[in-house]
Amino acid sequence: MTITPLASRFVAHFGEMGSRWGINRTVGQIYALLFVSNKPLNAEEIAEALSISRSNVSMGLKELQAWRLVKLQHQPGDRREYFSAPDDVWTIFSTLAEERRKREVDPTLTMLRDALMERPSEPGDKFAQQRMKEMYEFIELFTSWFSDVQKMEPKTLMQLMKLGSRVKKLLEVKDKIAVIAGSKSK
Amino acid sequence: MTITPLASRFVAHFGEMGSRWGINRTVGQIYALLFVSNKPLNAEEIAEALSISRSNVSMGLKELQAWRLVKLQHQPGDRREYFSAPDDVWTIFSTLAEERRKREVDPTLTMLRDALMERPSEPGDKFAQQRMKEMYEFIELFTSWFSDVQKMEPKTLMQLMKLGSRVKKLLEVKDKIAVIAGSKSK
DNA sequence: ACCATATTTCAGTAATTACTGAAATATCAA
DNA sequence: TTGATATTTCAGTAATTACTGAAATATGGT
Repeated sequence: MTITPLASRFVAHFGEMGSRWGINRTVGQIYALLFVSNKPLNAEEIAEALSISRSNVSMGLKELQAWRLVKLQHQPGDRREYFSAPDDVWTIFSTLAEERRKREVDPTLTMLRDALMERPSEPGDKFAQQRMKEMYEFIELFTSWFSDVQKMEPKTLMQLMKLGSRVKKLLEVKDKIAVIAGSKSK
Repeated sequence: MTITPLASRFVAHFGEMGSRWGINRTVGQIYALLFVSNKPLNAEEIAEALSISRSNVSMGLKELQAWRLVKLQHQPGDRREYFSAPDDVWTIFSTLAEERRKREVDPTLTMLRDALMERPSEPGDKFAQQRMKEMYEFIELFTSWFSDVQKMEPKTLMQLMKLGSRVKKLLEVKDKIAVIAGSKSK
């Protein structure tokens, strides 16, 4: 298994980027390789393409599986495991976001909730709790919005993203309609 | 400068989180400390509160300044530099996103653009380029949407986030109006 | 059950990143 | 300009994280 210069640049770039995001370099490289590969690859092929040890690939793939970022499949008459990245970029992004939420955002919310439950005994704590509350509410709003977005069909989502800040107009129209209809919505 | 048990837990948590995001632990801690502090702090106070060396604080603050995440100010009659975190959580998030875009997303887009310009010489390259194109378009759409969102007033933004996936209804209404008005918008 | 081969684990080592203390530099006030 | 104090730099070291090769384990076909 060899790698073209074009793919090589892509792979190297994502190796670098990975390390900036707390993902180890080889994991980033493995994923990038799978992403641009036109067919599923087995561990041996990955190791050769990236010039890393077989065991390193094993660990990297384990990590990617834990993140639900790779699909594992089998080829008929071959007992080796073949891996590929999902076809859809939005799926990839969405999975990544969901996993990070589980691993980082949820524990943060728990920590904040616990901290907010406590009676502010020492002087500065009242202020600190106020700040934590702001952060808590922001994260809450943001994550529940994102989970809503995740449920939307990609088509609706595209529409919304393309609308960009012109969505403001639409919200104004909505409010007018609400007023006319005598709705309590504000 | 001492730190209450409540603040201490918050600080420790963001130290941990930082390292998962490619931000070094002490930088995360410094920022967390400034975030919950009711007054600006100088480097010495930070070093004492976190039990780290003065030079480490200096490097951490430099890093945070490079990210535009801290405000530097002076107290009358005191030549030491005092630091604080912005008041508004949305501002913090927004700044962080913007910096990451500059440092990571923009270089990625450049790399992808360059790769897409090249003639696919080797076999797999055509497929690889197709994949890179998908990624390019996704990132483009997403970042330009985000920069639109950044321009919106927080109030409009809140409204939109609270609307969540019910925005779909609104988009449908919009399309109907467009049809009635004979607009070419789709 | 056995063998061939695929995969994982893990202890040791390599590489990277973080941190410190000391020295150098900068800054402000007298 | 000098001195007191604040800040930065940086070489050396500590701590952490990544990687390898060898051994252990798992798997599927005969």
